[in-house]
Amino acid sequence: MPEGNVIHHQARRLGRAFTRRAVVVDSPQGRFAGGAELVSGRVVRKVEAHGKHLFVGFDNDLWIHVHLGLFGKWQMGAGESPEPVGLIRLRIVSDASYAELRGPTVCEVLDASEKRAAVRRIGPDPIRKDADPQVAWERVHRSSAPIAGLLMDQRVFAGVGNIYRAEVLFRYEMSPFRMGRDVTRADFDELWRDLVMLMTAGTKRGRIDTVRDEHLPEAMGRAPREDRHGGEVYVYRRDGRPCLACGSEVQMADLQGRKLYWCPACQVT
DNA sequence: TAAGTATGTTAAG
DNA sequence: TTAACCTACTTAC
Repeated sequence: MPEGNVIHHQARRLGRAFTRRAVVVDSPQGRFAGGAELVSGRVVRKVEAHGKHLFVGFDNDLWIHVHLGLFGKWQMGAGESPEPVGLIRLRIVSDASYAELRGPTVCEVLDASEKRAAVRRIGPDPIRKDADPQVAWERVHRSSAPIAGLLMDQRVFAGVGNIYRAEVLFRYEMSPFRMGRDVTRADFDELWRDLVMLMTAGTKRGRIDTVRDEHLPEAMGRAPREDRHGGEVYVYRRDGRPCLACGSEVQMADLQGRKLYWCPACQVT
């Protein structure tokens, strides 16, 4: 259930484990589209993350493309690969370590041009140094959709998910319902800059923390928030509880099938 | 034990 | 707008 920061974090771990090593690739579950035998025995050249998509490149110019979706998970370890337990879609094994993939939405083999096409479909990713925020700005600027919806659109802000969209809007005190075309260039630049900062930090830590020092549990004498996503946040899944900045009740609503969280007092316009 | 929930995306209606 | 995908965990009974 990861956002882009987790995918980048995993790409770095997979890269460290497998780059320049020959690996055995198989699919104990047998549902690996294209077939593990196309890349098994090959040397891993590089591992890349683009938004929430992960690509493993091999020395025969083929790529494994993985999207975890809502349920997917990587499990990695050092040493011998254990006997497969449960449904493993994809397994990558070197002489030093192993990685197991369960429950992804996408797991397929692509050739070089298919991989390029897949990357082109993904919008600018605030975590990537080569991202072009101008592309995101033009899409936001022309849109009558609410900014909360645009932040979840992977062709606009790749890698942003439900936590980052709620948190960045809170941090910039922007209403989630403001239309894209009503977002000024200065607003947009501020949002983008904050996403770069938050998501880069989230990549290093492998978790999402968005709360400023003055609102941290230690500073406010409150209990640390132990939620499954692991980090300290302002509004995500805090509906019905007091806003950490103003004390108003955090609200929750359904927007395009996903839950949206915001403070009605801090995020007025 | 069953039902509900989740950091997501796509396709059908 | 809804269902489907598919896994693991939490909550309700």
